[in-house]
Amino acid sequence: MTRKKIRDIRHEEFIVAALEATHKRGFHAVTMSEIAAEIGATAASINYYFGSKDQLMFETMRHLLRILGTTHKQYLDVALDPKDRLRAIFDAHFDPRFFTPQHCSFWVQFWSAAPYSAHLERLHRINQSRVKSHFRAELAPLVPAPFRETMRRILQSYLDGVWLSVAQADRDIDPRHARQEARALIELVLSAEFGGSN
Amino acid sequence: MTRKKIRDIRHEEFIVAALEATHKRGFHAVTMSEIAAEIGATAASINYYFGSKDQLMFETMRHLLRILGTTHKQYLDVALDPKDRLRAIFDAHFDPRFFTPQHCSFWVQFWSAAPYSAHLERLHRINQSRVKSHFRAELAPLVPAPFRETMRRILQSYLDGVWLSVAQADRDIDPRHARQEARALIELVLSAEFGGSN
DNA sequence: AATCATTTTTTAAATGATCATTTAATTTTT
DNA sequence: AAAAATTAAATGATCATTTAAAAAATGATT
Repeated sequence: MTRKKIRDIRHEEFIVAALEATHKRGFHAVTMSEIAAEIGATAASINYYFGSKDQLMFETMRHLLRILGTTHKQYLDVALDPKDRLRAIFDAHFDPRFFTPQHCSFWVQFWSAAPYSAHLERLHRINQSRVKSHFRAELAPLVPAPFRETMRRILQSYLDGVWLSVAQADRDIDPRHARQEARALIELVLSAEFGGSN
Repeated sequence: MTRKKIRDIRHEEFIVAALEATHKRGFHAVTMSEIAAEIGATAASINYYFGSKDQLMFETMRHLLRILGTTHKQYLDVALDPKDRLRAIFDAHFDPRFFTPQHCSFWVQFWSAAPYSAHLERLHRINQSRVKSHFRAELAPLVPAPFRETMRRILQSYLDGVWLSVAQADRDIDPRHARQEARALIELVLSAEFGGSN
């Protein structure tokens, strides 16, 4: 009985189109017509559904954040201990459904444009603090307070850096490998001499 | 006897102007007029000296890379052992002369635009492989071969990630702190259980 | 020092291209 | 027939770049 409304169908189609076209042509260079052409539509219809180009880009990022959020939740649900939950953050970011060239391109370009738009910046701030507090929560039982923030920033910067490098190199992406390396880093961080019981 | 030619003076002035204006307005949003206005000049003169906006941006990035290169060399010259030389890479990137909000903004936005321009991409490739081979060389005596590439990628992604996060947060930059954290990460990487003599 | 021709630097205005967005009409769906 | 979806064409704004002219610097010659 999921009789989808045209409106919802188009919404999704245009968001996928925006991701694809942005990946091909770049966040600022891409035109409404190019995006619309991805699905054989016309620029005007984007405005009919989204109101403006900016709004479409905004919704597209929200779409990515939604995917990330639900994926993260899935991994959290099966995590058994704090270390597992720490891994879950990386596993979500590097999930094959999420960690694609299109998404990485969009992600990096969107965030690098964020400081110049109040709307985008707000979205960024919200996401950053969400991720930040997750990291803090998972690190709390694993790393003594004096080191915790440093370890968090190392992990979080690393995470951002991986996206950046993937967005650049157009080599194929290997989510499994990305996870492996993330795990290696987690081990390093947790094996530091302040060492807990892990 | 450094009687500078007008041409060289303007070249430098416009590059500084480009950094400043880009930081304020964003890589793509910034206009020739805005850049020129930074030094009380006019858009047409940018073309007189640089030929085009793209060329100015290109030269600006080359300028940054030159600074980075010479700074790195300075640190290398006083480094005593491999670990010191590894630190030198981070010290150069986080040198107060280099690690500024303006530079970080430009750096991140420029690289995120690179995949969409043959010229920029070439510059990016050259820089990436330069940094990559430095990391490899310094890690060689410190980390056994099977782990080396993973450790390098961790360090390099971290480095990129720091830039990205600085470009976003408009909080003040603290080069000293950035170095400290980089050192913490280096210690972690080198203290892994495959452990050398450090 | 002064003049004037030459070259270099700078600019204001014109050009032309590109787009997002709007509008008004058409097609499709209900 | 009414509403929703789509489009082609018009609009209007923004810019990079070009052009042609003006202004400043240079320098050779008195």
